[in-house]
Amino acid sequence: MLGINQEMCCDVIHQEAIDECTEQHLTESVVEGVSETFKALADPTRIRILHNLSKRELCVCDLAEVLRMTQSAVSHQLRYLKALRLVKNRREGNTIYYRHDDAHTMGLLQMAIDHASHINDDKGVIK
Amino acid sequence: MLGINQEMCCDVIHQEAIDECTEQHLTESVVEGVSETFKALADPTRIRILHNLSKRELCVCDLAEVLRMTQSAVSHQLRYLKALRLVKNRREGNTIYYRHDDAHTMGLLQMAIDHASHINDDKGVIK
DNA sequence: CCTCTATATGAACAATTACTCATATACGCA
DNA sequence: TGCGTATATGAGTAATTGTTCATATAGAGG
Repeated sequence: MLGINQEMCCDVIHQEAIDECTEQHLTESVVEGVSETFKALADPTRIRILHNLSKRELCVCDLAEVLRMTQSAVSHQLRYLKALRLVKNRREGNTIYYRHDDAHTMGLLQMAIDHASHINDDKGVIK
Repeated sequence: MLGINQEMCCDVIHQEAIDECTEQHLTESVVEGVSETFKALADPTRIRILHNLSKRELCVCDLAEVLRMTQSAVSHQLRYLKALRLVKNRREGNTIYYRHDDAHTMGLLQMAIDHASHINDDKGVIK
């Protein structure tokens, strides 16, 4: 990501601005954390999974039916979301129910949905 | 993304939940819009570019220096961000200054940064 | 024990992506 | 006009990713 011995692309014109930026540099761990969160929310399938889990818990089969996707594809994405602790699950016999598990991330998602729905001048819901 | 003739992966157990989900289905355009926004915020380089543009405008050269990346890499990402209208620019002679251009998206980014900084128990700033 | 069902998972593949390198563009100035 | 500098861009490439397909796991119930 970062070049070690990067030379300047041109004369640096605004040393003051650069110094100010350097003071406010984000740590690598913060940038990585933010990136990880947004990456999770960047995929249409995961957006729809999380949106459907925002109100109620659902089993894998329900999700596959609602999303009209294969059980395998849904299961892979649920594993991804679970590894990030964005969802959790519980077992009841053979059935495994998933629910959301990160209020902050769900808040980010809802804000983006509300905004995009407003832009599209509807409520983001098929009527 | 969606299979056309998807068959059920198993017996659907919770028809009521599925019906409720179907009512609240997000439109394709909303899901795509949300995905596009989060995709823009999912990359470490773009996160750092937008964060640096959150307080002040910077020219391409300044950004390359602050990020310690090549001018070309920065320019490519700026083009990406500009296409999404997340940044805009102005020319002053040979120098081109970029600034942010989407308050809503910057708000999402700042929330995620604040959250990640809190988790890391610092202020997200190298001290 | 065996079978059925719901879910998980590994491998493979196609699509996307972030960068590098080389080069083009566009403006300022002589 | 011609050169120098800041930025943009096209092609190529390595890495990542979302899905499919085949198969494994694990609990329920005989």
